[in-house]
Amino acid sequence: MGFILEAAARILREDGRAALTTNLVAERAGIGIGTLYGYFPDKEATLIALARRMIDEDTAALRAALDTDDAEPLRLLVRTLLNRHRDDRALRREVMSVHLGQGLGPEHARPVAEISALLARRAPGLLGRTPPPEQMFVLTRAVLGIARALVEDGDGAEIPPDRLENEVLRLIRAYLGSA
Amino acid sequence: MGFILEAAARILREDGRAALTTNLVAERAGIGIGTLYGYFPDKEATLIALARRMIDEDTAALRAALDTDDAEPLRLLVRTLLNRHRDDRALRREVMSVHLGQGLGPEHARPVAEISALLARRAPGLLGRTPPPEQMFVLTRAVLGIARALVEDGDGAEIPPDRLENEVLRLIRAYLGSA
Amino acid sequence: MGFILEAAARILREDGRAALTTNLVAERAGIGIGTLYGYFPDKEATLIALARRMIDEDTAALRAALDTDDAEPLRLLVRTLLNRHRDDRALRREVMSVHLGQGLGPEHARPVAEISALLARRAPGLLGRTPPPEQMFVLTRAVLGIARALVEDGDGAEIPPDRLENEVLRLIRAYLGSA
Amino acid sequence: MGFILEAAARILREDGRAALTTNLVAERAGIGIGTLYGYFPDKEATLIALARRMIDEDTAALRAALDTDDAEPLRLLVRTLLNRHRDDRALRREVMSVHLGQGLGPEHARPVAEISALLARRAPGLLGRTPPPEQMFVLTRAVLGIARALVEDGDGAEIPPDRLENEVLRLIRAYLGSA
DNA sequence: GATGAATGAGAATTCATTCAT
DNA sequence: GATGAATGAATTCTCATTCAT
Repeated sequence: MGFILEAAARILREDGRAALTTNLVAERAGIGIGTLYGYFPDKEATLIALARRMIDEDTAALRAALDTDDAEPLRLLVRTLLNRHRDDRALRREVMSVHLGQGLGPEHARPVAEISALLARRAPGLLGRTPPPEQMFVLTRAVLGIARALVEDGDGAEIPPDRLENEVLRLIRAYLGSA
Repeated sequence: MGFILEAAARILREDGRAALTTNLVAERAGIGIGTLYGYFPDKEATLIALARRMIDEDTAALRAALDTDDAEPLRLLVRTLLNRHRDDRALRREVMSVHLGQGLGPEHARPVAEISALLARRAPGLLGRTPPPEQMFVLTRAVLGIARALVEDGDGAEIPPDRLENEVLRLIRAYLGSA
Repeated sequence: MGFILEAAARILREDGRAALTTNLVAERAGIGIGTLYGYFPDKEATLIALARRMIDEDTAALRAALDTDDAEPLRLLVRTLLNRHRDDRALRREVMSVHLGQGLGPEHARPVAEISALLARRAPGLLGRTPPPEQMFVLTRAVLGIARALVEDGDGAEIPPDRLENEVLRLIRAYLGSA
Repeated sequence: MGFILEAAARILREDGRAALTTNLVAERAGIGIGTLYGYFPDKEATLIALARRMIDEDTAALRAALDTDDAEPLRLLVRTLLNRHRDDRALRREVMSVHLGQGLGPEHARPVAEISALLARRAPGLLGRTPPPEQMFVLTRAVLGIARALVEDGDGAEIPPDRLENEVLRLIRAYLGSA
């Protein structure tokens, strides 16, 4: 199944959403169109699976960063998140668009929310106790908003990565320290 | 032309993206399909116009808020932004999806960025001098990220509006005060 | 009315049949589309008028050639016919196609048939008495077939004009002399 | 694929060009519209294929005539050509019109040119040596012009077939003998 | 399980024509 | 008489999906 999503991702990346037809996905995946339907019940399911895979990869990357024994785990998380949003932007944009259209937007915040919760539990000192839900919401969505802005090709691309990283960290820390 | 976008918006809102066909837009707008094509060269153009209109309305609403002589202009802006993202979510979601897919994402940050710049100039004390570009970027995208999360139907809906408003304000002030 | 046909001809010549819409004809003719319908009842009528105009011009050109006091009237006629089919080929091709499709093909032979008859009457010696109808038919259509081949972009373009002219004359004379 | 062209031909013949829609072709061919597009990339391609088929049939018929061991091969060729242009005139007219409009006119002369060349090689005595290119051009286009006139519904229909045949033969022989 | 030819509902778009101004 | 915005019937073509092999 992975190779099918790979094929879909490649099409999205290289040819854009309009080119993403089930027939082309099958062809690029090297299987028959009928076979594709053995893996996914319909086109939408394929798209959703693709989006979920990207989200899962985000989660895995963040978790891996968290598991690294870094002196500044929060910084590493932020760096990881920003970097992932700098890579493969065309694909991420399309996937986000599709996902949004499908009403699955909330899932997109999952990796960040999940990892934040994990971080809060694992290193309570870092975030200063476990912040209440509304603070977690504000924090995760704020950071995610910044990461997304990198995807959407805005002015963010001009800001040097480490500078942006520093600012994001400052944002997080200032907010947490302002209780 | 406005009535055409109105019709398109209504369809998006009530019937979803799949129902948005040029024929239905024309019908709901009370005009012939040929007439529709007299106003917009193709379907995509209609969608883009719709998205731009929403952005323009955001800008106008924020500007109006800014022009109100409020004791706490920043708070009013935040409230306005959050409220707009709580209203008409289905439509906003579709429009955002379309816009993203069309690669016009950056435009979405425009209202907030523009108004922030305006605010910085008009009430320098509020933001503490005019923050440098990367701080403006971080701030606007962070706030926008929070607002968008409300659209995407997340957990944010459960947070009482004024509570969220307070948190967002705290985020902004903490960040600006942490230089 | 002439300026309308002029506009239609220009479109056919420069942009091809697919571009020939009534709206474009009106625009290029510098009149409103409604006005166009004051001159011609429908598109077909415009096309037919255009074809007839070309045929009439052919007739006029041939008649003018016949009226010239040339030592070899037959040669002059042939030359005129061939030359006209070498000019403005794109337009002539489209007009012939349209005309054929409209079932008005026979009209195309009119100029040649008419002038041939005229020639037979005016200079009986040249054609050797007035040939019977079937010979007139064979002769006119044969010559017309050669002229048309020049329009259709065939190998005929490579044959030097005066050489072709000589051959056509030889064809006519040989046929007429072989009774 | 043949059955699709058959269907298209039938429509052209019976209902005229205006009725030739892709949907009707599919329906008359007894296949789905999608299937039609599996055979031909678009409508134009179908039309071109149809025209080519008619030309190929002409070629085959002429070749068959040439292969018959007739005492007068030239006469048989002429007769075959003329007869083919007397049959199925409505269809031939439409096909010629389409073909002309598509700029593929030259192909129409192919059967006659090809067979003439063959004849010249096979029976040199008949045409008196192989005539030079410009004579071949004149001869083939002249004969073709006469044949086409039969399609275009002219006065030619009134001439008794064998009489016309004789005249055409006389034209050919006179021309070839006049060197 | 894999295949891919066949399907056809449905979508976007065009353009000849009308008619109120 | 001129105009051109409005019309909508009609057409081409796409593509997700099926199912017989």
